[in-house]
Order: sequence, then structure tokens, then C-alpha cells
Amino acid sequence: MVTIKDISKRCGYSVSTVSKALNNSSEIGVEAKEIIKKIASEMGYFPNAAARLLKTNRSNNIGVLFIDEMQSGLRHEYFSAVLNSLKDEAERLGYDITFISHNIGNVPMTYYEHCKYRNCDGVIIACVDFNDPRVIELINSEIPVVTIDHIFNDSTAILSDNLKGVEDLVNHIYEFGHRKIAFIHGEDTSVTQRRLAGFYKACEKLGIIIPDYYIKKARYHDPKTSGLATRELLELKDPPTCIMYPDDFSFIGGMNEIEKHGLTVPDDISVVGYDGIYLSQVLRPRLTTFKQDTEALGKEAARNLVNAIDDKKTYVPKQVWIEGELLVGDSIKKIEF
Amino acid sequence: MVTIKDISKRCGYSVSTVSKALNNSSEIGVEAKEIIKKIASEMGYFPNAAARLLKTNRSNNIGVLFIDEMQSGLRHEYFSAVLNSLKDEAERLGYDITFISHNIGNVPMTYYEHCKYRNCDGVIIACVDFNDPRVIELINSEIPVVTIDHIFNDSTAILSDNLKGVEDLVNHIYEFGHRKIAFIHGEDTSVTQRRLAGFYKACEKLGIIIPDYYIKKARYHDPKTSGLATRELLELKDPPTCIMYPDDFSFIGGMNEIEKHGLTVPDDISVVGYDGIYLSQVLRPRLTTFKQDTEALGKEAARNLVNAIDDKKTYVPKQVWIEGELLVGDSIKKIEF
DNA sequence: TTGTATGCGTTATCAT
DNA sequence: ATGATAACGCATACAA
Repeated sequence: MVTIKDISKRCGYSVSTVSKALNNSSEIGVEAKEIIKKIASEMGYFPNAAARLLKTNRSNNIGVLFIDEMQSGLRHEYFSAVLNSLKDEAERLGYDITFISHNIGNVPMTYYEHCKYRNCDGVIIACVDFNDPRVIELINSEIPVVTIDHIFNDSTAILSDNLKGVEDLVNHIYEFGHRKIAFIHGEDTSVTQRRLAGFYKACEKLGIIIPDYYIKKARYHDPKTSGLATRELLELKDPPTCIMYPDDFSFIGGMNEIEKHGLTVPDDISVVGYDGIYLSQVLRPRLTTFKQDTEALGKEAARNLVNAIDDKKTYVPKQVWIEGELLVGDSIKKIEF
Repeated sequence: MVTIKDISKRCGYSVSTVSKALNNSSEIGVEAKEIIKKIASEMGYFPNAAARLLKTNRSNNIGVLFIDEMQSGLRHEYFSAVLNSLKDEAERLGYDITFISHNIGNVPMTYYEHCKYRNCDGVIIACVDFNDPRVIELINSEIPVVTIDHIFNDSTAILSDNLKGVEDLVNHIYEFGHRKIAFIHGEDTSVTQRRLAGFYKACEKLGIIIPDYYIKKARYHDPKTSGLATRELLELKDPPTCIMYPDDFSFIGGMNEIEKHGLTVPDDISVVGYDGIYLSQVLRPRLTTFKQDTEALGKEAARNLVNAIDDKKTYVPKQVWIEGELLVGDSIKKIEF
């Protein structure tokens, strides 16, 4: 491994001069800088992040906490899309990312300990149980934290505008003449609460009253439970004309159930999804859905965390709402009211 | 931050004694060990990976190179599933993972340089262009490397048995009476080559001859190109009775095209996918496909790499073939021959 | 403008 | 069994 010491020997300058030159310090003469840089590059020098960290207390490393209830982990297009964008932006800003877990080898550790162990400059938390004391410990620590899709006290949060998303969907459905709208929602999280709020708010504004039996609970990213909910809805004496699903993927479960009943989308029953994942746009009929801007979510998370890291003293936590976009497909039938 | 020094002050033992005690060295007395460990835990001590690395030259960090041609990155269920398993196993073995990229901040670097910068003990390479000189540089370096789904000279490779997978599928299709089997394949990679080999080998054994126009090129994970290929196949004078797709996801494109032609699966046309992702099992009719054992792929990759790291001197590179499993769905019709 | 010396937190070598 | 000391690679305060 080539170190600055090696370069120093090779070019005659002292170690510190070499260090300064490579860090573009203004103290060093232009010509010395050039020589040193040239030799460094010739020798294939590359700094050692660990050694640098030891001095600077900066790892240029961001921890990512990414655990979901369904244990689908990275196999969840919404989250992997966010992660992907997050990673790209972090790299652009000069940071690597490290997954944070609660045990490494056979040594159990808390999330916080793992972050300290790896000297993470900051952490992004997504998709975890925010009631877990270990998560709370991490959020309350001195490590800068950004949460995604969850507001935790006054830490910075990047939030997909779920309220507006559902409102837009309901309004859109309403315009197509539907009044009997059912809503299948996921587990009881803050995201779900916002979506429900958006649903009721929109309905109220439009003056339509939704009976309780049109509201069904399922799980996110789980076609099975959404399938069951769909069945219950279809078998009602007064079934809805349109069903809203927790997410695009879950709709697959509903789709199967609808077909089992000999019905077709959208002629017999209209549907909408949520997320706007790739799948929704390749299904036929194309699914009307609300596309969450995963690109922006990941990017903003990375940017805000880096801001928080850089201006640790003056940074003020904030909430960043990311708007989504209605994707109009062919899954809603225009009906006369 | 609590350091060994702090513990030393607190308990009276010297720094080196503390260090040895915490590392369970046999040199240290049982009682001293206990006291030291107790105090360390009380003070909330946690080792600093960077400092340790500087001495030991071991980062307990594995680099992961994970870039695909379609730029879908982590939004690719097959790869994200492998990655997920890889990550879990690495953590179990005491390693964190770091994504390797080719620039960090505005500093361009090669993959190799990035690995050195982060002191990765080893690297897992998946899903990249193996002709990229920067990838070759990395593989040929002194850093232990494990590749996934690609054999590179004599480095360790974890391979999904694509040859057998396609053979199994063809045999299965044959048993259902099909002789006119079309094969849509992805980009020209070693995986594709093996699949094609498996296809031809199986056909030969079964004594069926496949005309060249039944072989179509598309792209992996890309419904559009598979859709186009499907159209061409369906519009042949002598269309196939069964179409094999590059992967389950691409089949969606074929599905749409089939529907556009007013045909249904499997009554008018039989199909099979590849991968066995979640989607394939929630579609109706359920897709007959070949499930790649992503769990095992990721796990074996991590294990073999850690072996290579631990026994750097004596480790002998090897190829590990991971078997998959035929998932029988309802997408093939039994036909009389 | 350049060089010397120190220390970050840890482990390893060598004394005691 | 325990401790003093050096060293890992780097950045920086301070001296020259």
C-alpha cells in the first residue's frame, strides 16, 4: 500500500508537505504541489479512509437502517428504489453507505453501537418499527438522523405526501362518477393514518359518505391479505364500484380475486393502486395509481443528512414533503351517476 | 466517545492490559478480565473499527459491486434478493458491506481504488459488465473476489445453474406435448450463453428441432423488448405453441402482447418465465417458471468470500453451482401431439 | 513555503 | 500476569 510516507521519500518533501499538497492546502507552493501530485498519482497513491477518519473524526460514511415488517427487506420495490436513489446521491456528495444491523458476527449490538463502531457521520432511517427502543435510542443520540416516511419528534423527516396522494386519487375516482369507493389500507402506521385522513378528508369535501364496511385492513406489499379484503368487498350486498389498494403490488391479490369472481377490470369493478412502481405500468389494463417520487425521496434524504452533518451546529431539523404524481391508467371505468 | 484509555484510567489497569482483556487474551488473569469487561460495559465502551483496522489491516468490511446494464440497480428483484441474503450472511459472519462505485464525491476512482480507500477485506461482484477494464483490474488485484453468475478466469464464482434450469423447463414443456418451443433470451452474457446451451442441449436430447426464427433476442428485465419479440412470434405463419421468456418480469410484456392478439394463456399459447420472483406466483394463471435460489446464491457468495479472506494463503478458488427449482404453475397447456 | 512533532484509538512487541 | 512503548496512516499546530 502506498502511503504519504512513501511519496515523501520518493520526492524529498516531508510527510506533512505531501499531506498538505494532496489536500490542496494554500500553504504549499504551486510547483511543489504539482510535483507531489504527479508522483502520488504515478505511485498509485490513494488515501486510507480509516487513518484519515482517526484524525478528522469524519468517516464520510452514512448508515442506513432499512428493515421492514414483512421481512421483504430489499425485495420491496418502493424501498429499494428509495435506497438506490439515496445511494447515488450520497456517493455524489462523497459518502459511502453502510447498512446498520443489530448484530455483527456473534456480537450483539444496538443500532447506535453499530453506528459508533463504524463511525457513521449520520444515519438514514426508513421502514422500521419506530417504537423499537433501539431505534429511539439511535434517533435520540448525538448522531445526525434523517427519517423517511415518519415524523419522529423534531428530527428531520423526508415524507411522501400520502395525504395529498390519496386525496388526488379520490378526486380522480369521483370525477369518473364513482361514489361507492372502498379503501383497503395497510398496517397501522403513520403513513396509513395519513392516507386514511386523506381519504376521509377528500370524501367529506366531495360530500360522499363511506360506510365503515368499505374500509378494510390488509398489509402492505401482501397480495394475499388484499385478496381477502377484496373478496369480502365483492361479496357485500352493496359492493363498491371502485376499490383502492394499499399499493400496486398488493393489487395483484385483488386482481386474482376479481377474476375468480368472473369480473373484469375496469368494466365490472374499478381499481387504483399506490406507489406507481414499474409493475403498475406494465400491467394491462394499466393501473391508475399514485406515483411516489422515490427518486426525490432518496435524494432529499441524502442531501438533508449531509447538510445536518456539515452544519451540525446551526442545522435546524425540518420536514420535507415530497409530492407525487397521479398516474392515469385504464383501471377506472367512467360511470353514470 | 469511550476509549480503552478511559477504561484504563477508571480501573487502574494499563491500556494494553485492557486491550488484551477485551480481546479475551489468555495472558490476562481471569479476575482482571472480569473487572475490566464489567467496567467497559458499564462505561458503554465500543471498539473503534477504524483504529482497529489501522493496526490489524482488517476492516471486516466487504465491498459489493452491483451495477446492471438496465440501470435498474437495486430495483431488480433477482439481484436485490441476492443482495439481501448476501447482506444477512455477511453480517452473521461479522462483516458489514459497502457499495463500491467509481466515484465518490467529485473524486473519480476506479473500483479497485474505492476498495482500497475503504479497506475492503474482499469484494463480491455481481451483475456488471465483465469486460469493463476497471472490473478486470479489480478481479486481478490482490483483493479476494467472488463473482456471481459469471466465471472469470480462476476466481471463485457462485453460479446459478442456468443450463440445468432451462433444460428442466424444456423437458417439462415437452412433457406437456409441446414441440414448437420459442425461446426469447436476454443480452449476450455468459448467463445467456448457458441458457441457450441448455435449450439446445435439451431439444437435441428430446429429438426436436427448433427453427432459428423461434429464437428471439430481447433484454433482461425489460417487458418492452420481450413484448416485441412476442409479437413477432405470434405473427409467424407457423407460430410456436409455447414461449420461454428471459425472466418473469419480462413476461409481463409478452402477456400484454398476447392479450392484444386476443389470445389467452395457456389456452391459446403456453408460456414459462425464469427467476421465480414473487410476482410470478401471484399472477394468474400462475406462471410456470424456474426459481433461482437467490437465498443460497447470496449466502454462498458471502461464505466463500469470507473463507477466501480468512485463508488467504491456502484458499483455492472454486466454482459453486447453485441449483434451482422448477415451479409448476398453470401457464402451460397440455396438448396432444 | 516547508518541516517537525504529536496524537487519533487500537493492537503488538517486548520488558518486567 | 501486567505494563511501557511503538506503530498503523494521516492531518495539523507549531516551529523554522
